[in-house]
Amino acid sequence: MLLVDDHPMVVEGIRQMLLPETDLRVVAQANGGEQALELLSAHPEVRVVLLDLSMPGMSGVELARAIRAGWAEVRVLALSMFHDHATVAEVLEAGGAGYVLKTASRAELSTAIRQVAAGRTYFSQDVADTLLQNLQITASLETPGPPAITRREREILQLIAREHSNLEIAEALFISERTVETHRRNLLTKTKCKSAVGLIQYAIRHNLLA
Amino acid sequence: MLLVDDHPMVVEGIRQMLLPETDLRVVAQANGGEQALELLSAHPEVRVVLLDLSMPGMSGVELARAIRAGWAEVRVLALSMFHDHATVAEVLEAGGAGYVLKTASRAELSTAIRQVAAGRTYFSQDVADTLLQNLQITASLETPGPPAITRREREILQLIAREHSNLEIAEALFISERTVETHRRNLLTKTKCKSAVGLIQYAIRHNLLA
DNA sequence: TAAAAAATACGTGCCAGTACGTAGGCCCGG
DNA sequence: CCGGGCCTACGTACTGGCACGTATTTTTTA
Repeated sequence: MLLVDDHPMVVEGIRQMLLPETDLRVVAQANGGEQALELLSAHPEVRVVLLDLSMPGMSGVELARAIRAGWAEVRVLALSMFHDHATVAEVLEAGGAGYVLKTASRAELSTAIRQVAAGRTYFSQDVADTLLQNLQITASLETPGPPAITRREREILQLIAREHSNLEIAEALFISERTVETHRRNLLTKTKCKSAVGLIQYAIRHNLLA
Repeated sequence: MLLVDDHPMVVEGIRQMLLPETDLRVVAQANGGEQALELLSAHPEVRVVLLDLSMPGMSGVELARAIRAGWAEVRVLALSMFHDHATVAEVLEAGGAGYVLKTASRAELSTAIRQVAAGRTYFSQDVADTLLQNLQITASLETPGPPAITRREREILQLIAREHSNLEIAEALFISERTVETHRRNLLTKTKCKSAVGLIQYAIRHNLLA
């Protein structure tokens, strides 16, 4: 397997934790996305990539996508400190086969790797809970309708976050101020927020700000 | 020294990285603040505590304060993924003797520990940069005045973030709506924001929301 | 204890944001 | 071809936030 993390301490820790597991061999380790791809080319025998999500430069999710695109048979196991909806969903979309929190013990980590290597999936308990919540949300929304933020709405949201007034936003996007107001109202309705204050937090929680 | 981190992988990694450094002995390791304090009582020979800032339950900063209060001779070396102004400043106020990023190499880590153990301080390059920026800000503000957010202002900010109106905030804090407006105005001035929208982002960037 | 900072409070006035209603043009999929 | 989602757009009305000025009391700090 290939180990990708920009923290030497974590890399060393995982290496050490896996030493007793003689069937799991750490073939190589990388400190960034680009290096990981190079190593993947040089080591065709790699079957599992254990990668940290938060890395400078190419993010873990981007790397996951790149791996999926170029090495379809390689299984990606995500490693992260967080388990928020947006991130977990991104990893799944990127084709991740599993998601382990950094609080995982040696036992959990090795189990996860074996599961993933065997073609199955693995998710830490908290991550699984997040997934279930997502499913419930998705399910409960089958009846009324999924409040998905559209492209245009996201644009407006980003400009709101930069403290622009409706008029400024209108001029920036070459549309009428009335239109901006409408988008704004729709955003408030969809997010169930009372004002722009809540909107900003929604945007941040869902990673909608570039 | 005592090692405090809720991530087994990191603990194991640091242990392993320090093994070759025969003069640095890891006496014990804890997964949370409470456990760390117990271990500190049981191991009076501990001179340095290397602690992660992000832990469930008692935060790293709280633990640092507790250590400073009860074991004045023990030196605290903070370990963190981030180096934002607010966090670094908090650690310093809490009496931290150093601040190392998790991206640190084995060499940097051992240097940091030796420095701190010897009564000196150590800060990773990026952290030092942050500190310098802070100093420059502080220095440049000696003329006009340092815009520090007060306790009361922080309370109001948190309620604003929860989408409460001025009137609601006033009722919640048993003060006049006018007073809330004044605090709000002062916050806008201090943060150089145009509206509550910017305020929220300021609050999030500076970790002012519980 | 005196000076400085923080918290409290009021008034006046403007405008941006919000609520609510309505509607036409566009494009996609059934 | 038509329904539905999206983007576009207008009008009316209300109100909460914000600007600007001023001032007293309490707490902290020097």
